[in-house]
Amino acid sequence: MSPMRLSRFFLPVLKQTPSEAQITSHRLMLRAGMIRQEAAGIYAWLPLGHRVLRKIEQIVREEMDRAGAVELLMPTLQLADLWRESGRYDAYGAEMLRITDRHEREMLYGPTNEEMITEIFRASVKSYKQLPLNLYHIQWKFRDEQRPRFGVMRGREFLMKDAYSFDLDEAAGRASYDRMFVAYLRLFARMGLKAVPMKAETGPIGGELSHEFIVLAQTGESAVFLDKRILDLPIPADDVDYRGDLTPVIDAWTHLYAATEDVHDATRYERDTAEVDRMTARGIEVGQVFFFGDKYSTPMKATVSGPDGAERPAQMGSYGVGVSRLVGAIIEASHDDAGIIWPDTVAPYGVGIINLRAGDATCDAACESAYAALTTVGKEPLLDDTDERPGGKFAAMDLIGLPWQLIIGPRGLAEGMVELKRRATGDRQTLSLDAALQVICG
RNA sequence: CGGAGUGUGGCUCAGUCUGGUAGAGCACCGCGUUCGGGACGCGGGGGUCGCAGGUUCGAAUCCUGCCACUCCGACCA
Repeated sequence: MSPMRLSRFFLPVLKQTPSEAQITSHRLMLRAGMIRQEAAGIYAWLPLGHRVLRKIEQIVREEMDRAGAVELLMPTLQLADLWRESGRYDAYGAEMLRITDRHEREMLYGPTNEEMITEIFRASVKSYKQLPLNLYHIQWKFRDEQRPRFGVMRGREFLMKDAYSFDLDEAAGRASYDRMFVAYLRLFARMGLKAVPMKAETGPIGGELSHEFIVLAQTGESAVFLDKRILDLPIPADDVDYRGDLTPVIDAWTHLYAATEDVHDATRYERDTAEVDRMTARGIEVGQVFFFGDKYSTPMKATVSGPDGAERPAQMGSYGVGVSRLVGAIIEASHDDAGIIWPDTVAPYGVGIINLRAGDATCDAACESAYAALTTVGKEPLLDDTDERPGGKFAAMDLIGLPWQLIIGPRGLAEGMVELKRRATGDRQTLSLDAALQVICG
């Protein structure tokens, strides 16, 4: 993505916290000019927030592709008749936003896409030779929550990555589930999060096998109980063999106790987990994986021929990641009193260059030189070239949380020096511009 | 869906009880002094007080209805 000069950007930061914001991430997203609420649970993503959303989306995309999933894009609006095939049109209830078009056709704004992907699958896939198949998209969803809250963490409109796997039999379906499980471990870790898979109830999606991926944070919606050794397990490397047997990885991550309060079994917990390893915390759900077999393929007649020529319903799973919720979850997990602290991988810009005296020829020249150099190496600098006062620039830069701050002013330049600050630690060093660029580039 | 609140300029809020020319701080515009962690002075612009109806000589303020948003709880891939 491109670099930016703040004088040309749109970054409406707020000094005061809007009164509707209760939790940290919501407050910081509003103050940092990332979002603006347009209705209850519905937000406009302003440029800074939009960039973070795109960064997260890209990490999700890369890990899904690596795990063998194939991207497509389904519409937000769906026909009611499709949902009548699975029986969920009546079952889903008031959370579904129902719409009637000018021809009086009943439609809905999709809360999820099992029906539609099953329809797409059955139209084209007839043979086991085309399996396994995993199709995913990253698309806006709408669920008419009774009580939206916590900003983008529980909005009504939200961006979700949803993947759907199709296999010939249950064993192959479990292998598809395992691939997504491993992909999820990797993608959350790449965003700087410790996401713990926990055994979960399946809810309206159905099926009997499901895990939620939970980020530990004080403001989490649900209480969780876990064996804290799970937090130290190694994340599968980027050369993980998705065509091989992943069950050892899954076993390592699922044999230690971890459960949300809804499914918590105190007896088992106390039996299986030594007292020193027990940990109670709160968590934010950022993803969930399901294997539900033929729950949709049978009623919707999505069948494939096996090697024996007999038709059988596809074995399916679905896999969701709350992309927009992750923006809030990452902030909940990474901030301080001054503002957001973005992990490098999802930061909207890599380096904030602060020109302490915009208009001063020497400062301007040094900043432009740094801006050009950082742009060339792909560090995506944001140059504060406005004529605000230094204090305001420092505060705003801390608030928006870019990983590095390159501070360039007349006092330092007189000695041939600039200041480099690491946002996460607050560490500062005074050094030459060239040396600073070296440090930033690692 | 039960309960409790709040709607006054972009933001935070006062004014409503007790009706009488719509306010403050921040932000914004101009000028000047400033300038390394949210400066100061002077001047200026911006609000059908959520909407509709009613009472009244007169309504941000009283009455009725509606709408929106927030919080607590229940619910929640």
